[in-house]
Amino acid sequence: MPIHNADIIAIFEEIADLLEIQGANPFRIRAYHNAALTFSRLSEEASLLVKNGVNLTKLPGIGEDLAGKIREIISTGHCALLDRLHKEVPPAVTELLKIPGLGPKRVKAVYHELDVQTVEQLYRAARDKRIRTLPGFGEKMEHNILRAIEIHSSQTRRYKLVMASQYAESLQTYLAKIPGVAQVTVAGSFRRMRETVGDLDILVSAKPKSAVIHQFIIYDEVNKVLSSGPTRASVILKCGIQTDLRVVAPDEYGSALLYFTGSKAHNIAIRRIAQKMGLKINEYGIFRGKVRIAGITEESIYQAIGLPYIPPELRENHGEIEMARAGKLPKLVELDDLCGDLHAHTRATDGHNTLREMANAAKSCGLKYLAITEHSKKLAMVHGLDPSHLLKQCDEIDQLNTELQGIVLLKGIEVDILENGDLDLPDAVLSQLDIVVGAIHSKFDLSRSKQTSRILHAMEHPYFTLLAHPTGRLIGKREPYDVDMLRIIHMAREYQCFLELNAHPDRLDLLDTYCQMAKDEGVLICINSDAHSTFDFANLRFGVGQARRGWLEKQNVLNTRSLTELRPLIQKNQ
DNA sequence: GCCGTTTTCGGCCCGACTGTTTTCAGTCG
Repeated sequence: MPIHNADIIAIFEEIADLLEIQGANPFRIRAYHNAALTFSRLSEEASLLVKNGVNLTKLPGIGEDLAGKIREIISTGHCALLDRLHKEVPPAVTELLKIPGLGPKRVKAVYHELDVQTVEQLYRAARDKRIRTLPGFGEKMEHNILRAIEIHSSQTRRYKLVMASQYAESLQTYLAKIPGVAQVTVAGSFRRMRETVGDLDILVSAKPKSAVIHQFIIYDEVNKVLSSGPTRASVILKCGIQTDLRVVAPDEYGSALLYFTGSKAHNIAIRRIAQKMGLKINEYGIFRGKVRIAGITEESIYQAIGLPYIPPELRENHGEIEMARAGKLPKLVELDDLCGDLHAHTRATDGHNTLREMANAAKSCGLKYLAITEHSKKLAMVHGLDPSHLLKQCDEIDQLNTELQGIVLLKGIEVDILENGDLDLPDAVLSQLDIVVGAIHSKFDLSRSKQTSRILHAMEHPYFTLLAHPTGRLIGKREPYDVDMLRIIHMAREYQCFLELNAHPDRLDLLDTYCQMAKDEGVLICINSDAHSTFDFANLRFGVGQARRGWLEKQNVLNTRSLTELRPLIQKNQ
């Protein structure tokens, strides 16, 4: 069986969990987590690297020992260390680590003293008042464990960015109105524009002794207060999302914002740099001995360790620090850079608005052009257009363009890519359009090789311009289909076509890592709304966030071009 | 288990909150 990077990641994560329960050296545990992280970001398959004789110790966080284990896993499918750990600790016990409040020490205690191996057994032990008998545990903790299990089993989900933003922004407005509050920022993975967020991290600067913590825990949307101290509080909102608030003095805001934005890996990396310079970074500032040398702004902290400001979307310790040091940070694309949108629907298929309404909505978002790209006939469920209906819409667009001012509609189609890779409309029709967007809407479960060939065959088509939602994933609902995205990116360059970054909050497809690969290959990405109503253009900001996480600059994004610059790029074989 | 402009050994980010115990360990972010 071929070993994929995901298999190696799973083995290393499990080893880390099991070692943690055994009370192993925390730095040894971190080494396994770091190695897993390295592989989660690696564009090449480790098995291929080994086959090609690449020295794995060149990878970050991989030394002689782990390189050996990787070779062992690739050649045998097993890791002797993990097999041994399984004999010592039942694998199911690692599940207990996912209960908030239970770390390795307490898991070890309930496992050894009470023979608790599963969440169900833990729940029973707590309910039967056996947990409180353990040394270091008490009645309160037993109660907290019961509550944590109930919350854990009812909601372990992550929230899509668009949902989180609705709760975050109204809470932000509420906090900003509290007397004494100077600044409020929603930090954490929300500020880094992760596609989903697990909780909300909110930072406030306020005068000493302001009532902000009290006002926070009595906020109307709060369901339960988890903890509350003078500078920090945690609550669960009624919608289920955990929200943490941290209050700092105004002159500590920058250092606190840096700390609270993360990622954890980025924070550790910059703190290590500071440490090597004889400095110390914490959420209150950057210090030489006891002397505070900066901290009012994030910029001042970066500057103190010799780095330029690093935008939150890049803070994943994914090479941004090295690039910052070399003065090679990208100037990330911004929402205002977008000149148009090349993927939208109207009432003619499954959209909600007319051509004119969509054009005006796009214009009011500052766009100069909008491609109307209805579904094609194969998608009968949404009344996909056949040639005659499509050509009729083209006439309507031509007519409307003579009336519209400040925006131009482009004639397009979101043509279905059939199972064999053919397009769902004849060339004679496609040739009359400004842009042909292709997409997969069926047969998601083809094998990797068939799915890849299907897409490549479509892209090879002379009129094909843009591959929409390239992996087909729906966040939290549908896994991406199995394709060789590296090959697709490579061939996109060959066939001179483009890949979409679909800004719909359910999709955000391409993934950030693929954006980076496309950028490296010189393939332009198009950030599209896939709007089905006039409201959907607002989603472009999430697409831009994802693009920024993928290190994209203005020049890497197709629809930052003016219409004059765009036309020759999207018109094929004419 | 990794790593090196102080290093091949001895470090490895740092602080808040809780619950338990009574000065601190465990957990979390």
